[in-house]
Amino acid sequence: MMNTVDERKKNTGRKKIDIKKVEKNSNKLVTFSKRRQGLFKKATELCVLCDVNIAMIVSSPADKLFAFGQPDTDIVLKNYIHGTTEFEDQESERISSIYEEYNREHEEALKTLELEKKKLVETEKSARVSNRGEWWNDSIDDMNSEQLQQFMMSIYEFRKKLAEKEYEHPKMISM
Amino acid sequence: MMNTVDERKKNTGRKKIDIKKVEKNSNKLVTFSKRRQGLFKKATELCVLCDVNIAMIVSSPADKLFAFGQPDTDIVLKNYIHGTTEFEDQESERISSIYEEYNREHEEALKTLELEKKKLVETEKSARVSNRGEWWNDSIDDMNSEQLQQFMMSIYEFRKKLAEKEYEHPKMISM
DNA sequence: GCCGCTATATATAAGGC
DNA sequence: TGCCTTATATATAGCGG
Repeated sequence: MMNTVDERKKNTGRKKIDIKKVEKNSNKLVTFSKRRQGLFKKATELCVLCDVNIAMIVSSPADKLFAFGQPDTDIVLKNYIHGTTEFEDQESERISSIYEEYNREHEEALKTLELEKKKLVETEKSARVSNRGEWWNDSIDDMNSEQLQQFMMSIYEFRKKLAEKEYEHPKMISM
Repeated sequence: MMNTVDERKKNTGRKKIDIKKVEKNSNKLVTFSKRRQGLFKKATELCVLCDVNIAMIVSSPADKLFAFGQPDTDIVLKNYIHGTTEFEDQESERISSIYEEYNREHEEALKTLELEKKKLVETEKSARVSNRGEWWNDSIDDMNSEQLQQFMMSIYEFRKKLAEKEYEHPKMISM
């Protein structure tokens, strides 16, 4: 009997897998669930340990979206856009002026968008949860058009950085 | 002598740490570097294993931005915005119409932005690397205003989802 | 889908170059 | 930062509820 138990145990435990698409759908869902949790946990740890901000969007196998974020992301991005970071002050200033011009020209349309958001908020207010400053947990009406623009411009800005030779990127993609 | 070596070895190896802000700056930088790489690797593995898309922005202790993304993020988000996903067709349609209205009204200003991007590209062309479709690796001129809008609207959209009660969020933040 | 279990693969802290 | 090493903490595959 001890023998039977031991033999069963020998077949359990973590096994090595290749990093390639999991074909069996049920396994894929389980793996996704476990690893997404692990990824979010790692992100949280990095945020806490190093006092940094992270924003992340993950699409699921079922095309749902999962999101992760740490507080103050907006502020960091805003500072970045407005050139208060250490590098490329000239370029940042330029971006800043583009941003402001963009801001003027879009003001009216953004008001329309703002109105639409308010409408959505009205119909969703009852389903919301309270929050303490995590932007990913904010309700829609707390995200004004300025913030939207900041984020949009930050995407533009960080992609510009990526396009330069000093960018960091995941080399392990070929592993 | 063997003794000395053994004693030195006893003091090496991984040690348990609490998940709280690393105060010593030099350590923080090393930890950030290692863990950011680990996080990107995990993200890559999740993308490959489960055939999903991930977009991520990480601010560094020095306020630099690191980004990670998998191919097709734009497409997934676009599909999502245009209501081709399984849930909330009605709402997605509504978003879609907002998006299109927004698109019309902003067209001209976006052209200006596009021009500015082109200028930037001209000055940066020599510093770029080749790419094969990873949006985080694209050069600026490959990201047109439509894509910018898609991303911007996707931010809006996924935040709307997050504001609803069914959203998923990192519970481990309290760990 | 989540929880628990085990055995093992991986990530990584510390320290040095 | 990047790249070693070692020893150990953690993440997680496969299986059963």
